[in-house]
Amino acid sequence: MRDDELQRALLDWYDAHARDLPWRVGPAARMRGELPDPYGVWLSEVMLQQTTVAAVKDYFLRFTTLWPTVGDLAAAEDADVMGEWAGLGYYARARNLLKCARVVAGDMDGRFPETEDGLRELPGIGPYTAAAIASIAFDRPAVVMDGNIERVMARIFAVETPLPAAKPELKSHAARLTPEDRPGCHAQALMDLGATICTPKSPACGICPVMAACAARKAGIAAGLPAKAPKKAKPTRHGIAYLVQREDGAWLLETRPEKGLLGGMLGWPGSDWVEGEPAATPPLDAAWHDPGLEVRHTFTHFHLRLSLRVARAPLNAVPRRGDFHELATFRPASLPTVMRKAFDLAKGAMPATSAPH
DNA sequence: AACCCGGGGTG
DNA sequence: CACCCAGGGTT
Repeated sequence: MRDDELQRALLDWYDAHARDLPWRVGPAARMRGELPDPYGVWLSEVMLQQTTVAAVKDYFLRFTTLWPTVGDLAAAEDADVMGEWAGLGYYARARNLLKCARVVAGDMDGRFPETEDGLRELPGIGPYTAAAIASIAFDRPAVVMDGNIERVMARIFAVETPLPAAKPELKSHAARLTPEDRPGCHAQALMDLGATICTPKSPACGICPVMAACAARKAGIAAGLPAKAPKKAKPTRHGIAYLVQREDGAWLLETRPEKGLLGGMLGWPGSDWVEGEPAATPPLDAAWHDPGLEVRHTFTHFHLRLSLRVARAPLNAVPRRGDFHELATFRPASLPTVMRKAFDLAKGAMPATSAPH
């Protein structure tokens, strides 16, 4: 199959099977050549970094309801945006999202740059996202490369070099296939194909629109591509978290430092997370109980076992760290997942009343 | 180039 | 439970 036949088969499949997603224009509008709102394309592409469509949908709808334009988002409170992002992960994305919104709204009259180079200057927009926005929102023939497209290229052209060494070769194949006409639909077709048919583990080659073009399928090696360099093991770290509730129901929380793990998010005061024995340093003086509960959570590069301590505190308690958050305004959903797990475990194990110490 | 960043899905 | 997936920023 020639490159142009492959492009045609891919686009025909996309026109017939494109998923109806909140950030896309409908089928009729797409066939008229209408382009989607750049704000929605940008927001969805940032949310989709390292994250599946299923996980992103509700967050996207919530964000666009609260903040319909980039100007609305730029004017939002930091804490509100961080709270709405809670649970989606990679929180640097949310901090960069706000920075980017404020540059676009403040310096660019609310309009995103239309070129890959211009987009690439903005916070949180790297090579993939710049190419995706230029292609999808502005109809530019940028070469879009994400993990899905790398996998599809590795298979169609049976590239057996392991990643990441294979990246230049995979990009040259993708560049050759990128059309001048409807480049955004071409890129989305490749990503949809990778997400739904040309999947990592067991690709559905039997229903693939480009099976006739796929060298890996012919050779029977599709499921094993792309080859990858071996990864290293994750260590286990230990920590202690302190959950204390005041007589009026308020919980003691602290905002974590901007940089580093869970940066800028709310969390329970506690020890550092270390591979040895964590240092116990309660955030206030109280009768602390050890309910024997442990949160297990895995981050990108380590496993965490977080041991819980619980206490009640009087109304006049003065914490050494953190601030009490009134029960009326405290939303567990605004916590990152590991902190929400700790809350769910601890709230069933709180001591009955505050006790003298 | 190597390392730092979550959370969801699969087997 | 172990393992897999996968962009941007920083150093």
